[in-house]
Amino acid sequence: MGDEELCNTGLALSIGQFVPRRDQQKNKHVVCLDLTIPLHPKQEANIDAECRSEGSSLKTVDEDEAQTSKNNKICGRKKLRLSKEQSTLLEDSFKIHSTLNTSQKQALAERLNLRPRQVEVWFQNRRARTKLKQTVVDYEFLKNCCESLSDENRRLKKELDELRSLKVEQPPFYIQLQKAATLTMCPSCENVVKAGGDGASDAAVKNVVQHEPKKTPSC
DNA sequence: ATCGTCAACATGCGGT
DNA sequence: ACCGCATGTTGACGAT
Repeated sequence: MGDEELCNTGLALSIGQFVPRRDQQKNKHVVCLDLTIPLHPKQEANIDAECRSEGSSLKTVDEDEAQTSKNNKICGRKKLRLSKEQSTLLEDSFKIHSTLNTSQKQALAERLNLRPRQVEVWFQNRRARTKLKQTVVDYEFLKNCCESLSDENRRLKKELDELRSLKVEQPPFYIQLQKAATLTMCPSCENVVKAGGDGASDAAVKNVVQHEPKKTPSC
């Protein structure tokens, strides 16, 4: 049984103390008990090592913090604040590698006087914080993109409406040319007559003299 | 009293 | 089966 498991059982505990564990089903803390359980020598060795490393991790904090942490340990949940030196070293390591392999984790834990599990947890939480910050940054970026695209969309719609209103007032020049090409001159009356075309063309040439077909050969 | 931060933990998932 | 990681939650703690 590793010290991780020892921690997670809620019974392994420091000698003579009970570390409350969250109730597996209900996410509640079980009652704080003061038990003294005879432990296997190996377990005691593990716990001794753990207590030593935790005790030494408090060396750089002030007396109040040390006392508080001690009280927490006795009462149950161990809540330690990392010292400034520990945080700095962890941050520096994180800048180099955002993840650690087992040996790196072990080495860093030894340098920091922390348990490898604590280093592992710190890196997991640090990655989560990094991702959260990045998500916020991404969100702001995408929001700005969305806003500028909406502005552009509004501008283009407005421009399109303006162009449509202009088209109604006066057809484009190329369309007028196209209509002109469909007109011919009647040789008999010398009026411009329509030589064919579609309905749209009819509307376009309505200002042109409508030629009543006469019974002349040319028309 | 309330809120934000963060260490510690639980859980689920994918890779091996 | 085991491990590492992502993600969500809890609870201690400090700041206001």
